[in-house]
Amino acid sequence: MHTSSQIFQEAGLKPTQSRLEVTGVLAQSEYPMTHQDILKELPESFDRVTLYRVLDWLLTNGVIHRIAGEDRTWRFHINNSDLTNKQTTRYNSTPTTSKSNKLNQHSHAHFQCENCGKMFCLNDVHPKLTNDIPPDFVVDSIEINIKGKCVNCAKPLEPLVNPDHR
Amino acid sequence: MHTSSQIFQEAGLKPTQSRLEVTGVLAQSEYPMTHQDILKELPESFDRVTLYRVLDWLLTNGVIHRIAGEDRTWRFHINNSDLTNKQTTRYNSTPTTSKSNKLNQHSHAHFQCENCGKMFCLNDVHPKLTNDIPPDFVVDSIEINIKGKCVNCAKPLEPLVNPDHR
DNA sequence: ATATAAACGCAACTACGTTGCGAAATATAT
DNA sequence: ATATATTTCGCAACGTAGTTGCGTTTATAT
Repeated sequence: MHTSSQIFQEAGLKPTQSRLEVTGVLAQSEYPMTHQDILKELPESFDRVTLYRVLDWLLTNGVIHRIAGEDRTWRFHINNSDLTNKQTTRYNSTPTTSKSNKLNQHSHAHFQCENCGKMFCLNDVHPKLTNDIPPDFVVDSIEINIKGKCVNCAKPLEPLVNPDHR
Repeated sequence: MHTSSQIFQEAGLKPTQSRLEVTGVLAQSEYPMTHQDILKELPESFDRVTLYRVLDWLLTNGVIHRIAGEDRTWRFHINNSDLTNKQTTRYNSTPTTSKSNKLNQHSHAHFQCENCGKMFCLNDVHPKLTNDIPPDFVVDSIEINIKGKCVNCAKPLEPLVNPDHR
């Protein structure tokens, strides 16, 4: 087991205090978190703009991915892929400006509960590429968003309504 | 061929001036439009809040569907299904508060161009998943968002950059 | 014709995210 | 080690999409 710091170093990514803190928070959550969710887990003093920028940076470097929820806010989740053997960016290289990174090809499906608002990564559910997509359209990524009721809320009794994730 | 007004009447939906105007605009567009896009096609005097409310109403009554784009804004598109033989709501019935309506089961895929921002409905592309969604999760709808380059922008020369749809 | 309900128009407001810019921290060169 | 350049950080102000409250207008029911 490596620390976030070590993983960053080995991957050639500059680990700052902020980046490590945010990565730590995201690494511990099994479901995608909103900006707010994350901020709540960070020290009071953590600047919200810095968080936006760190998330941006983690995105472009393939450490995390984000999903658009039904409520028009992004949710962020750590990538389970190992960075070390794929990342080529160096400390002093200019990072790509594009937010689509090479690692983020792992496009699995996401599920958002219509009751409690929580989002889940369905790591095993992948889109099957159909050849129905019109030619001349170049596909970069396929996103699957499933809506319905999650394990907790599907139960007939005492649905879990969590206002934190609305 | 029916007019929007006739279709609404037959479906038991109250057609107001605003609703007909908005429906008219949406019916003429082959791609999903943002709130801004639509507003631009309406008379100057048309109130933006009214537009939001009309869109809401069209949604709950299954006349249109909406898709979340990469830019956190909704895009609206008319449903190709015929309303007349499916809609049961009456003038004086209380409409369902939920925005998931019965007609909107037609979940086809959507494609958003990363270059010009335009969104396309791929009516023939339907969700296909590699694996089964975990039991205990109740699925209401599956949304597929494909990102890449559209017909126009995939061409090597003179990519079509339309700032209106960014 | 009068009462009731739905739709509309306007202003103010909320939430998420972005931009600009100076200060602090970190890296690079001499 | 010191000076210079680059990156990151923190704060304030801004932008945009969408919402809420409320009074007015329009449509429907008796």
